[in-house]
Amino acid sequence: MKKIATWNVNSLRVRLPQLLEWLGREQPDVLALQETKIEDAKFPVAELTAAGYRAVFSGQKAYNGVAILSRIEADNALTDPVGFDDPQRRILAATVGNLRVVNLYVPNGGEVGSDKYAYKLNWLLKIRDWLREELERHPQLVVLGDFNIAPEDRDVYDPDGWREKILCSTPERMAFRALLDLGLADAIRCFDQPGPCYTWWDYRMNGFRRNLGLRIDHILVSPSLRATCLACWVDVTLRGLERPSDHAPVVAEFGCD
DNA sequence: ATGGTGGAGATTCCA
Repeated sequence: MKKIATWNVNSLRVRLPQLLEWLGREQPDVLALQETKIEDAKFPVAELTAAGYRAVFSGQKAYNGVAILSRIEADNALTDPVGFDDPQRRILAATVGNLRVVNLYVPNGGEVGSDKYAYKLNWLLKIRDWLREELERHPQLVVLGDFNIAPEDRDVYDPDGWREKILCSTPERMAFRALLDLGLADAIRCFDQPGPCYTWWDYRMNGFRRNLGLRIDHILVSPSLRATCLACWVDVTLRGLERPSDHAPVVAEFGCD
């Protein structure tokens, strides 16, 4: 049995106590983190080592930042695929055992039609081309993280209110679909779910209490990994704590090593 | 069109 998860922590420094508690409780084999907002020199290596986790990370001050935590040591870490000439720390790939892990913090995109929106769509186009190569190199591939895209209307609490808005616009959804078209499966949709599986709720307007959520964090799996996937779910427990991240973790379980 | 909240770090940007 193997457990793999993703969580946008929105500041690793602030969320470290919650993270350590969750690691002890859930004991994932691999956890991808986004929006760590911490420089590499300040990454809390000692605290995570004490909790039984190795880490590879690519961070910067104040914004962005990604990390992969794992029980066994990761290798072949990569942060800047060919064609990405970008100071924003949003990409981290690493090999954990027989598994290739690609952790993504997809740009938010600001508003539809803005410069940030164009950056997001161009970024997703380049990611697709790179993932096609990663998939050829690594049959056992998981691509997970904060995609900042709600793939379908059922992933949005108010689909008509969000129609063609950021996170939901047709070009963004097409870009997400293009990733699935590489042969990747949206793990949570491989299983029956009791509800809508939101992963993000705005801090404002009591969004979580009213369940005004969107499903924008995802775990995508290659065909051979899909064959061993047993379950996938959202863990909403952390979102209800004091001083929460605005995102909840997504977790997937796999049958064989 | 705006504001509502939160994090970081500097008196504002980003989500």
